[in-house]
Amino acid sequence: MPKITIFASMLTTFTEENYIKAIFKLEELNGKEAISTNDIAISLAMKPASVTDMIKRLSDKKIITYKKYYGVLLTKKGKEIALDIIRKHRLWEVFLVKKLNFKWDEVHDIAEQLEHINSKELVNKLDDFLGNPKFDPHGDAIPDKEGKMRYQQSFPLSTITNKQKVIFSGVLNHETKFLQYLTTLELNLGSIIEIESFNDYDHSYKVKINKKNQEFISEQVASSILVYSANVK
Amino acid sequence: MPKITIFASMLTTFTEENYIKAIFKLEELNGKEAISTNDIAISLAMKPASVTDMIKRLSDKKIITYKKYYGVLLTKKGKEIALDIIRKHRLWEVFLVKKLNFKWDEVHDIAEQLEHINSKELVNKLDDFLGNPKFDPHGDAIPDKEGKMRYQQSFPLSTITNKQKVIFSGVLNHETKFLQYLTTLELNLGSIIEIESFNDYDHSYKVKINKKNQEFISEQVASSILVYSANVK
DNA sequence: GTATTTATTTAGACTACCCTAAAAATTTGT
DNA sequence: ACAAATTTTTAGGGTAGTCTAAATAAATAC
Repeated sequence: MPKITIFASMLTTFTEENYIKAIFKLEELNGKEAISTNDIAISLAMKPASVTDMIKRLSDKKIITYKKYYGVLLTKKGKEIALDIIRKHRLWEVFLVKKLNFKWDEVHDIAEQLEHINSKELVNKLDDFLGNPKFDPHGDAIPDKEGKMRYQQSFPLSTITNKQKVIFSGVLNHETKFLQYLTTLELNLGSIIEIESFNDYDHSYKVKINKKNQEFISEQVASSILVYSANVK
Repeated sequence: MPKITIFASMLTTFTEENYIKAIFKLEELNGKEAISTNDIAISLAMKPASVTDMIKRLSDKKIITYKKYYGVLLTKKGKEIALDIIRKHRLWEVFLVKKLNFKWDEVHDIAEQLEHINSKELVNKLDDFLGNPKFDPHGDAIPDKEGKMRYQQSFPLSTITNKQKVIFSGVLNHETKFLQYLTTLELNLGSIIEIESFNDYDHSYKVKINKKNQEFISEQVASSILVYSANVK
């Protein structure tokens, strides 16, 4: 009797989902170009040979398009899966911070597990329970049921060099250490950053945060902080 | 360079946890006797040969004691793991029903996934968030951090044959169909069941539920309904 | 108490996922 | 444009977890 593999082939495993997410994030960074085997290997801390293996499986499942020695891109189906995982990840982060009182630097690893829980109703009910939030605790947009995200016209603080007032709206680095450092600066999503001076030599900033404390921000930190102009809204 | 396997051997995989849970539940039913390979195979819908395989791994990890051609029993460590999984399962069920408005017959499969999420912090914060509940939506006791459960002196409705007032406190059958049937009877945890008459021929009951609706309960159903006396408290 | 039936284990094989080493293709340097 | 360096793929192998078929142990029947 032949085994039925139709259903199994439609589901994505834990591991496959991690690949899909990694490819999605690399596509977001790289613009439109195909993603290389090596980049995927680096971002998942895996060997290129293993990546080639998985790439073939994902390609068979029509989740990515794959051209040998060139690279991969997510198909429509692949992007849908990626956005669904990201939606779950970010909703769970909101839950952990808003309802369970986790700090914003503690939630990533737990959300990494929760994002693989499979239940459409669960996600949608969680979304409603949280009041359909549009951004997660790190300022990243949360895709809705249809995978649509509200993009903020944010940019790294490091792209500004003139005196102005901006709002802190997200981070480009999710490492615990970095997030904890921001916490010591009393920098929270929505915090006001007033640029008082820009140092042309080392590209550092002197700023006032929340109209209270004066702080020093290095170029390294400024490049991982997303802001939008306080005037445009 | 030799691989370090100490850490890996201490963690339990998703699959191992399902075996541990199955063995725990069989031990609860069977009293003190060892659990047979076949019973495990049946309860997990797996082949006995596969069970033997896994049994050896769990035995190597000191999670169970295993005697060939005899059977297995959980060690202290194994029981701790089992109670931790059950704690997580039942807490998540409370969350799904109380916070996300799932019905009590919809939560089992989702909790089956959530129970494998690994984070002591998460479970304990969830426990606090829910107000440290002692029973899940099906009336099953929730183990605390130390694995202690508050056992109710409940018994199946089918063990009573005389007129008396009892409180509905749990079920022995978790099938969706069965739970939905109870819902149509307006039977919820804590509901009052007044036994008005017992039919000696087919062992069925005529009862009044919540002082309102008169219903008929078959022996089959009565044997899966747990109650305790309304007088003792 | 031996024969038959049933339960359990062993043996061998398959898939998913990972690895290393070597081969092949592509890109880079001059 | 061609040699060198880099990237990618292929080949072959390992572990976890599953299976079927055959062998062995235990339980049951008579």
